[in-house]
Amino acid sequence: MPRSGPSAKPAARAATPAKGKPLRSTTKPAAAKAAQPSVDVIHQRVLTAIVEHRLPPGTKLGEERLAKVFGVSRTQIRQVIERLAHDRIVTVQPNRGAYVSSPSVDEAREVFAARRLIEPDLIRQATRLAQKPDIKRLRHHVAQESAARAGNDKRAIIRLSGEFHQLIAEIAGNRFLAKTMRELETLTCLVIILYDAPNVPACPYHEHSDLVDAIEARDAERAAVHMVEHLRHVEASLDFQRGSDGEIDFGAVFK
Amino acid sequence: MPRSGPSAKPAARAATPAKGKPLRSTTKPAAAKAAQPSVDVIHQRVLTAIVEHRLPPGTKLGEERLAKVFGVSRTQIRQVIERLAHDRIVTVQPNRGAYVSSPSVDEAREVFAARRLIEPDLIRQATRLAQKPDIKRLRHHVAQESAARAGNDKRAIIRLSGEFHQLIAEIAGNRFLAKTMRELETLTCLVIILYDAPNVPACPYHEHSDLVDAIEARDAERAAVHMVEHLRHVEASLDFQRGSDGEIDFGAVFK
DNA sequence: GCTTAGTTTTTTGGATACAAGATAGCAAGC
DNA sequence: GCTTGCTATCTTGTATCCAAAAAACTAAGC
Repeated sequence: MPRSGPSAKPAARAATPAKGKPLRSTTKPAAAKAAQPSVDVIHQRVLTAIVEHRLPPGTKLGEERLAKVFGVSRTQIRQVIERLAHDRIVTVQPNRGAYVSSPSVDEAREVFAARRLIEPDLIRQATRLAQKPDIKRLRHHVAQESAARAGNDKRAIIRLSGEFHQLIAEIAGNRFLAKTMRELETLTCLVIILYDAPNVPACPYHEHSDLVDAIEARDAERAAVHMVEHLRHVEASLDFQRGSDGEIDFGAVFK
Repeated sequence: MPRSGPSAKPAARAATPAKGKPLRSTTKPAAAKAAQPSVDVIHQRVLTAIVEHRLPPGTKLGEERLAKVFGVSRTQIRQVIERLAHDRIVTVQPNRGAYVSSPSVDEAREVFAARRLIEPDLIRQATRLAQKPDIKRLRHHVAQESAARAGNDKRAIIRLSGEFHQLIAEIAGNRFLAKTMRELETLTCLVIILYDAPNVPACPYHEHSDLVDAIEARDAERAAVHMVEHLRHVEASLDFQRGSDGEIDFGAVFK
């Protein structure tokens, strides 16, 4: 993002408020035309739906269909799909449409490799920079996670687990890496639904809580080590065996 | 920009030849309809133009204007701009248009911080995975850089310097990180033109050559250390003093 | 003479209409 | 009866059109 004098902020600001929860309009589909949600809002809502596994990998995202749901024209839907495709969250097949991506085993491993590389550094940085209010936010977030777990709200658990890592990325203060982490988080969610050995919670145990402890204790190294372990736990809980999950990859077969 | 198997390469390849100067169509506006370049091609060509500093930061990218130059309709140009904006290479001001981004000093530092984090790991990985033909490609690339330097072709020097780092990212074999590196490279080019203390070559000396030596010697640690040094050299050659470069940042002034 | 208000022009943002491609359904043949 | 080829329908991709916002210009006022 640019500086261009005072204009840099407005651009960033315009995007940020869009993250407001998409809950309301879901209740009243008839009131769809009421809001006229912006592209940012639609993007965020589709993203949340993917993260929460309401739109599992392979789901076709028909343009007309989405346009009707959100009460907008195809033009904006196409922008949303374009963005998602750019982040590899959606795969566009020319003239055939957009589908929620199904990352291959290789890609899944690459995603985790990238996270193992980036996140320890982020949490070190976050440990250095975290202010009181930041730690408060983290604690609050962990509490929300506990609540979701208590209520067995699987969707909330998954979403909050991801948001926790994004929170750390934000505290670390590197906007570029924070954006990268957002992408990685979403992809991780796709990987989890594809390869998760069932009954394994998304981010296991109270590891998040441990991470916050380390941050509060200003022990950057401990935080980093915990983070790596945490990521390994998550990856270890996956079952990469059932690679193509019933579907045969003809491309690989005849290569 | 999905994965869909081997299509990643073709996109990059198809784009590369397009780097031929945009001269023709300018000379013969009538011949504009000849090519009908795809969105990918246009995207790549604009990107190359930005990297080569033919479109410096702050340049307005008017839709109609670009559409005429490439002989296409605004629709496709808007897609291109949307992509560039997503990578922070271009900044769109609502209702005002798209401008080549001018990364702030903070953002510039963030970009380098991200590179220092990612690239040592990439080159370690590349050192492990590099095959004979890969090393050959690297050598060939370094030779091209030398040639460009000999011919004092500044634009080629800058572009090739960036491509060298992308080449390493590709050899390392992590598609996600390779994409991330592409973004970082382009942003680095913007940073360099904004803050470069004049007369400092883009990627200095024969450091690239040293990096290839380390890879060939299978000395991952040496390669990583060299890489960090290399990045520090580049960053050190910049002058972050002249922050807003004549333009006054009103936002900062009245904060 | 400089600032300010109003008007015109240009440019972006979004919807619609149209064309090309792909899928699905149907019929004919092996 | 299953496969294969053709036709109809639906979806995506692209261009054009219209509206709204910003910029530029002009004219009036202090």
